[in-house]
Amino acid sequence: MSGANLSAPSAARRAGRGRIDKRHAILDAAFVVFAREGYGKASVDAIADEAGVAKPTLYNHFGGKEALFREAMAATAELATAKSLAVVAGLASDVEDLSGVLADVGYRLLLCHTSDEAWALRRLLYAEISRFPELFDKVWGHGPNQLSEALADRLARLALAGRLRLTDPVRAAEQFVALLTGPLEGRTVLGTRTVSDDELRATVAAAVGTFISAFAVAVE
Amino acid sequence: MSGANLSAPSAARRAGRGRIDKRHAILDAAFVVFAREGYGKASVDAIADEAGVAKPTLYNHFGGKEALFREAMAATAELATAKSLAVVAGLASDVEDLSGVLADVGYRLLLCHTSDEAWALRRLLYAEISRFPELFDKVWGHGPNQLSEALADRLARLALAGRLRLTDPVRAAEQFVALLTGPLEGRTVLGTRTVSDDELRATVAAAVGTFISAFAVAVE
Amino acid sequence: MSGANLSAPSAARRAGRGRIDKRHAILDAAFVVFAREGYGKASVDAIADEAGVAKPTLYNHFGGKEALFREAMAATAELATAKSLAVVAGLASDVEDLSGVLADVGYRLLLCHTSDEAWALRRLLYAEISRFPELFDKVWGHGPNQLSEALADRLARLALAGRLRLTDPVRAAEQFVALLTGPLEGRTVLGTRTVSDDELRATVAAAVGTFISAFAVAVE
Amino acid sequence: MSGANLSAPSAARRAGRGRIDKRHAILDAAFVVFAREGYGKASVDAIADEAGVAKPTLYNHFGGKEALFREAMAATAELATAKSLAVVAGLASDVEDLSGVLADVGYRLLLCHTSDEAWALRRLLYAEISRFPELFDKVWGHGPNQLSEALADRLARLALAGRLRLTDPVRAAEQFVALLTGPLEGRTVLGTRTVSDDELRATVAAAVGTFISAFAVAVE
DNA sequence: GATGAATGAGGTTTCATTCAT
DNA sequence: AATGAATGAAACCTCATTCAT
Repeated sequence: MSGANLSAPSAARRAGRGRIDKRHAILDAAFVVFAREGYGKASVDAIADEAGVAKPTLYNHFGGKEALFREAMAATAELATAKSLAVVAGLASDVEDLSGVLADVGYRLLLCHTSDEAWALRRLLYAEISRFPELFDKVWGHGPNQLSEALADRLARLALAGRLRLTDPVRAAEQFVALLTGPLEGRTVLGTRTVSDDELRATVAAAVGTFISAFAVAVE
Repeated sequence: MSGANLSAPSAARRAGRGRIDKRHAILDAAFVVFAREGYGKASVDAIADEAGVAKPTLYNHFGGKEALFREAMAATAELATAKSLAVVAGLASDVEDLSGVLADVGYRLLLCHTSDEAWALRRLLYAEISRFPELFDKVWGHGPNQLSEALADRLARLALAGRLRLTDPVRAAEQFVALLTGPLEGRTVLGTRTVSDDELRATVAAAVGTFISAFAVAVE
Repeated sequence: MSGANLSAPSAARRAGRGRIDKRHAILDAAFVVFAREGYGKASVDAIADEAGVAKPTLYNHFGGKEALFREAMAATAELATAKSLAVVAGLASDVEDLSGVLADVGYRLLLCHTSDEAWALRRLLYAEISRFPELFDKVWGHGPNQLSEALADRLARLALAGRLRLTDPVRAAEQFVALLTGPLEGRTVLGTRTVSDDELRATVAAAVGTFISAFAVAVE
Repeated sequence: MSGANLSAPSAARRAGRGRIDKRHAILDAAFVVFAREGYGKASVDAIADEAGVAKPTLYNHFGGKEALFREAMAATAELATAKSLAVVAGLASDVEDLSGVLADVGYRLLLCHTSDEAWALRRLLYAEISRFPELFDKVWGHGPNQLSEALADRLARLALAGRLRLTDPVRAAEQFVALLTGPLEGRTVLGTRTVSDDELRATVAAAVGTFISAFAVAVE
């Protein structure tokens, strides 16, 4: 996706005459249209129009609708995953204000989680998981799963540092993410309504509060 | 759905010659096929075959594919919601073993959450939320939302009874559900793999453990 | 038709509970719908609705769509023909003001010719003449043809009375009708626009003028 | 149309592999099928078969059945109009034998009027005027109307030349056409029976006779 | 490499017609 | 005699895909 917005099809986003990024333009357009219409109802015509190329060009590059879907999903997932991992990478183990740092990380994770691309990705993955089972590994395995693992590492080091009391860091990481994201599914109407920044921060605060109450080692 | 399994289309499940339950048979078949194929790729032909009726019968009853989808989703959601609410209704406020009771409720909620119908419902809702925005209220609003409210009531009474320390019961209820269900999304591969009962119980234990640690009033 | 107007389907025109005129109600409704939609696009459902009866009733009475069309056309044609013939019957052979009398007859013939029913009848006949060739005899043979013959009789008597100079009365009758109706086809846009009474009278005057110039015996 | 006969569907008239005249082949086939079946009963399948192309090709070119009908009618009408106008264009104003010239023009106009295409055009126009009101201008406005105007011009010049006594040339032109065509509607059973050339010439003779009697300036 | 044009297969929907009541 | 419910057939239209340029 690389920042393509998911709104109405803008004829402006046409691929230039450059050759090498026609592929990129098609992938972008494909994700936009798939996100808007769903896999089944998205037409290759619409994707070619959105990309500003002819249909056979698209077939030359990707071979067919299914392969195009897979690649578009993978490309978008890669970007989304990278952003989330970058957030977790910033979580140090020698922090002073643990609560504040977790809130900061949580807030930035939620921003990733509630972006239009992230919602579109999850919706498409949910929708097509039975027709494209291998997408799970590409999209979720390298996404939320990897996020949990990375976060678990950080939590484990905080435990070693005596700041958290954990038996299962992966489980704790999953729970941290669940506390952040779970309450927002309903409140954002599965990503079709945007919530205020205040509500986002309140959700983060509540999640961090519960997590700290449950796992933090009391400081005297 | 009334217990229709979601596996391969069994020609055996044909509607009898009775008139009054043709409608029911069509709704059942529709949900089965929609769950298997998704809205876009599900064909009215396949639904009619699965239901054992002719296509025009289906159009006489529901008017079209969209209306049929809406009604099939609503009917299935109603059943799923009822089951979840029945579980929460069984959570008393004068319990002895709070932890054990929460674990019991949590386990039964997870059974609801991880049934084939529930996963199919959520997948279809995620997939088609932008084409059928009004489904959210029917499926989620009367489902998970109502569940949170009912659970919040019970938690509030436990707080009144001095067993929990809560400021926002709805938030706590959302978090309880999130702790239960969040970690299972990845582990069940969005409902396409079944997890062992042991893993289910371990997830419940971890969720209840965290919840109790965060919210329970210590007994001396 | 019996005076049923051809405008939008009025749910008000429902058949009473009387049994004998259900047949009549169906014929009326059928002509209204056929006139509005054409034979091919008219649906038996719409006819049954317009008539206020159930579809099988209609089949019991008429056997099918084709037979219903035939009977509805014949019934309407019979009425239309009767009106035209009544006009011609009033043309005496011992008239004083020949020009004025022909104008009067011509005007009343044009009123018949430009009624909604008459236009609808001709349009349907034109449209379906190849699928229902036998309709020609019922509708035209007993209509315009009979009219020409009747008119020819009257013209022949006027010739005998020394008022007209004719060699072929049928031909002259046909020409009289042609002079009246021909110029109106274009001006009424084949019956879809109503022309002013002034234009109607002007057309009659021109037709009669030409006819008199061509056929009248000069009086000294 | 260009002389396509309207008889049974001949599989022989297939479009070659050339690209540019597929459009033409489709228009031809469409008119043939519409003429045979009427708009409502004509199936796009049948048209595609008759044209020797696949259905989507037809949709690519014309967008749908309605547009195809409009274009097929317009194309055929254009040809028919051109032929009629060419006949009128040959009517000089300095003729010697006025009666003979009018008979010649009249005869050739009747040949145009009674061709299979012309009858089919009129039948379809009558049949579908309410569903396609804009066709009137394309088919009639540029056809018979234009013919009347052109003929009126010629008659006016004959009046100027002292050969005819006219007050309203357009009206006279309409009447000339009406005298020619009116009596033939019944005799050809709306174009479904062919009349002998003798009957045609007799009709012309009668029409010209009446017209001359009514409008010609007597030569001494 | 890119494309306009074409297509076989299949989509949703509607129709005229008939049961069983 | 009248009807609500059901249906086989066929309608219009769209899709993913492939040629020949």
